[in-house]
Amino acid sequence: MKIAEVSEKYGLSLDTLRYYERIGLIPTVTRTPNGIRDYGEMDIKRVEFIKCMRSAGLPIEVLIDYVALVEQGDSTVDARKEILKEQRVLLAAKIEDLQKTLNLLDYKISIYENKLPTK
Amino acid sequence: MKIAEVSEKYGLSLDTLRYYERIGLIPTVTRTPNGIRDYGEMDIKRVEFIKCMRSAGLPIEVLIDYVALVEQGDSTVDARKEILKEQRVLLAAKIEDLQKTLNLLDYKISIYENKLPTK
DNA sequence: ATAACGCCTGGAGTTAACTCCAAGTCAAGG
DNA sequence: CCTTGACTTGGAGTTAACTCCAGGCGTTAT
Repeated sequence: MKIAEVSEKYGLSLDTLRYYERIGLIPTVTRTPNGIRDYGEMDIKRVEFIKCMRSAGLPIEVLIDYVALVEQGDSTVDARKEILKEQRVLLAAKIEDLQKTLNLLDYKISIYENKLPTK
Repeated sequence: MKIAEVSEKYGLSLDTLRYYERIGLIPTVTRTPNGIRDYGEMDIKRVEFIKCMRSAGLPIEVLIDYVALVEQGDSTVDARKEILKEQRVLLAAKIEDLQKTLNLLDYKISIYENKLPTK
């Protein structure tokens, strides 16, 4: 799969995809004989995963570590699991926070709606 | 209330509080005769609101606009309500996204847990 | 065959949101 | 009286995560 298609498919710019590769987030992308990126199935999956995690606010740094562990093979399974678990906890907390903020927004909106004193 | 107490209470650094004031997020903070910040009740409420919204990822730019409208008085009630509603929609969508990501994390963790093939 | 297109590279620039710093004022303690 | 400590200011520096650019190459379209 060409970079333009990947870009299209996941809503990431060409620059972003190249940037991700540079910093080690997608280290396995191969090239055609004349040097053009050709994303394999695994690369695509990885991009999807990265996209998802990034949009949840997971830092790139963490993803780099994770990907590096994956590249190191099966001996790193435990370390990887730990990373994911840690991020799971953080994410769950974040969702709770956001939910509270959403409630606050709803409350404020309802006040405006009912034309009560603004404060 | 002194700036140090506000900082303590909301976990925002002194620099951040001063920065917020500079950019117009907390325009109403008064000073003691010798120039030291003295946060009033309204300022405190505003800091709390800002803190909450910021931790939900609401851009500072939006908050500046909102606060400016509040300062302009009752004629801006509708505009303010619109801002909040818009942000509410964005936030709800974000929560949904995060929830999906959380599910994906859980799925991945469960795979590691069951020692199924890594991939 | 020449122009346009899509891709490549390394490196510089941008943006949001802080965060730090130097230099200065003031009030209280030893 | 001198130091310590909390506060002030304007401005510069930092960080994460892109985003843009100039210069170049190889294939496709006219």
